Amino acid sequence: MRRKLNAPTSYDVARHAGVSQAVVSRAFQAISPISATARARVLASAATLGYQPNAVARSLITKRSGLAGVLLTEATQRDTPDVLIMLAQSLIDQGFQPLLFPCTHESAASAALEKALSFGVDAVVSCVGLSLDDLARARLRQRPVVLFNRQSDDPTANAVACDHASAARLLASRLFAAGHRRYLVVTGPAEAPVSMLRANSFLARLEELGVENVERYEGDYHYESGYAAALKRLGPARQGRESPLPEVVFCVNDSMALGVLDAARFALMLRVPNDISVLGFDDIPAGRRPAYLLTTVSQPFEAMANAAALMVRQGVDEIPVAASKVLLLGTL
Amino acid sequence: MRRKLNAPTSYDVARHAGVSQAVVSRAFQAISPISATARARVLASAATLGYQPNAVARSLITKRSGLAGVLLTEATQRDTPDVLIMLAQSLIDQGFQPLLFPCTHESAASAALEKALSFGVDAVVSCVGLSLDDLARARLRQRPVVLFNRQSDDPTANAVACDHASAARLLASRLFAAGHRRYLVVTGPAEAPVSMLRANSFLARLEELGVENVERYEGDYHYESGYAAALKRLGPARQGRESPLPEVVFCVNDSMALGVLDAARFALMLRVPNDISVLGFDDIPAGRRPAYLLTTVSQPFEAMANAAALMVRQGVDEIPVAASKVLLLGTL
DNA sequence: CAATTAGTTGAATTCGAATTCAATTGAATG
DNA sequence: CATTCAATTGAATTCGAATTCAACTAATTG
Repeated sequence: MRRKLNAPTSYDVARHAGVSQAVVSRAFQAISPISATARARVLASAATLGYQPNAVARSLITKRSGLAGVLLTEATQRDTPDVLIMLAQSLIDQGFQPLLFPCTHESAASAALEKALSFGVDAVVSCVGLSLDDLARARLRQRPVVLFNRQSDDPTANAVACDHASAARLLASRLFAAGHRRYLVVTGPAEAPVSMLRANSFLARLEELGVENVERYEGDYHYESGYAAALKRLGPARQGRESPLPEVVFCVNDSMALGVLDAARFALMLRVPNDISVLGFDDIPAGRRPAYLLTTVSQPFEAMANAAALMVRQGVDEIPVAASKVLLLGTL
Repeated sequence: MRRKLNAPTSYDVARHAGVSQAVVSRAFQAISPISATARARVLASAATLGYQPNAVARSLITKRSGLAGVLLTEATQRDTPDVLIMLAQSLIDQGFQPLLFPCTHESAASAALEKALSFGVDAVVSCVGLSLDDLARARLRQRPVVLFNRQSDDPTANAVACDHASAARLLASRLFAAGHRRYLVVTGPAEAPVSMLRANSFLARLEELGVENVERYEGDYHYESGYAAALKRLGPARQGRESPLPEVVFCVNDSMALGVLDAARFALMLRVPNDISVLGFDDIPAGRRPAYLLTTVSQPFEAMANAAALMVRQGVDEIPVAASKVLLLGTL
C-alpha cells in the first residue's frame, strides 16, 4: 500500500472543505457566483492540500490555453536574438506564455504552425512567412496570427513590421545627398523577402535619383558572406575591371556589414570611412562597439514586440483592430 | 445557420472513415492494436478533414503535456542567446516543446517554477538558481528539473554545467607557464555564482603557483563595465600607484573582455597583446571576428544542451541516470 | 470440424475543471 | 405572513482523446 502520489484534484479539495467540486472551481475564478465564506474555506483547504488547478483540464473546457506559439527562423535566432527575448517578454506582459517553434527552413513553417495549433495555442506570432493556406487554416480555427517582419499576400493578415522600404529609401536619399554616386549592394539570399525589400527599395530610390546599374552581390546574411563580398568586389580581383571602386557598400544586414568592414580594414587595408563607407541594417549590439561603430538602420524591436503582443491579445479577445501596422525607424 | 467552426475531432474522423473513435485514436499511435488497412483509412480521412489530435485532451488523459519549461535569466538571454536556441532545438529533438519563462531577477525563479508547473510542463530546465525548497516541490509533483550551468545545494539534483572551475584553473596554469606574473581579474556581480566560480578558481590556481594578492575589479557582466574596469585599472587614474600595469586581464565573460579590449586599444592606446593580454570566457561570436580575435574559453553549449535535453527525457521516462553531469571545454 | 489462439474492434469509462440548470436558501417587500 | 427576488449551491454534463475490456473475426492447431 502506497501513498497517493498524484497531485490533489478539485474533488479532493471539495471533500476537504465540505463543498461540491463546482464550488472549488468557482473559488479559483475572479468573478463567479460564490459566497465569500465559501471561497475562503476552499482557498484554505487548497492551501493545506497544496492544490493548484490543473491547467490542462481547464484549457480543455475553456478552449484557452494561455499559450502563444512563436514561430522562429534560424536567421531570426542568429542575427537578432533580442527579438525573441522582447517578444517573449511582451507576450508575457499580455498574459501569454511563449511556446517556441523554431523552423530550420522556411519550408517548415507550415508544419510548425500545424504543430502549434495542435498544442492548443491561443494565438501565433510568426517570424516565418506563412502561405495564404496556412493563414486560412488558422483563421478557420479562430486562432489569430500575427506576422512579425514578414510580408503576406493576404492584405487582411495581422502584421507588425519594420518599414524596411521607407528606411532603405531614406538611406539612399541621404547617401546621394552626401554626394555618393558609386554603390555596391550586398543582399541576402534571393528567396528572402525582407532582404529583397531592403535592397530593391534602396536601388529604386537610387534610380529615381539617376543612379543606375548599381552593382549587386548576393550574400546569405552571414558575416562570412560579407567578408567574401568585400574580397571579391573591392579586392585585387577587381584589378583590370573597368569601373572604379564603390564609395559606399550597403549591406541588407549588419552581420554582413561587419564582414565587409573587417575584410576592408584587415585584408584589403582600406580605410573606413575614408576610402569606403559601409552601411548596415539591424543595429546589432556588436556593431555599436568602438571597434566597429557601424552606421546602420535600427529596427524598433521593442515597439514591434509590444505591438505584436497587443495584437495577439486583441485578436484573442476578439477586439476589432486595424489590421496591418507598420512602424518606422531611426537611422543612426 | 453557420458552418461548423471548431476543429474536427476524432469523432468526426471516425464517422468519415466509418470506424469508431477508438480506432482513430489508435491510428495516431505508433504501437497499438490496429490493422494496417484501418490505419490507412483513418489517416486518409484525417488528411481530408484536416484533423490533428488535440494535444490538450491527449495530455489530460496521458498526463504528459509534451512541454518543457525553460527558466531563463536576463544574463543568459543577453550574453549567450545561443544557449536558448540550442536548448530549444535539443528539447524538440527529444520530443518536448520549449515553454519560456524569463526571469528578470534571480528572485523571480521560484514564482516562475510554480507557474511552469501549473502549465503542466513535463519537466523544467532552469538557467536560474533554484532553492532546495523549489527542487523539493518539483520532485513532489514528479517533475524532473535540470539545472543548466547552475550550482545547487542539493547534491542529488540533476545538473548540466560547463566545468568552469577546471577551465579557469587550466587557463591560469597556461598563463603562468607563459611567464605572466601580474594579473587583473574582472569579475561579475558578487551574487553571481558562476562568476565567482570562474574567478576564484583562476585565483586559487595562481595562488598555488605562488602568485598572490591579485587585483580584482567587480563588473556586472556588461561590456560597459569591462570598459570602465580598463579605464580605472589600466588608465591614467593608475598613475602614482605603486604597482606596474598588469600583463594579463582575465574577464569572467566575453562581453566585459571586449569592453576591456576596446578601452585598452581606443581609449588608452595600448597595444594588444603586446602591452597587455585580454582573456575572456564564453566564446561569443563577436569575439571571433578579426576586429577582436579574443582569446577565450568556449563553453560546449551544444553538448550541454543535448545533455540537458537527454536528462529531461530520461527523467520524464523515469529512466535512472547518474545525477550530476559536468562537461569540460576547450581553450582557444 | 471443433477448439484454441492471436489480432481487431467498438462501447463505455476516464482524465480534471468549468459550466449549465434546477433547487435551495435567505432577504426584502407588500 | 405570503410572495417575490437575488444570491448560492450541487448534480450532471461537457471538452476530446486514450484506454479498458468484452466481443468478435480469422487463422492455426489437434
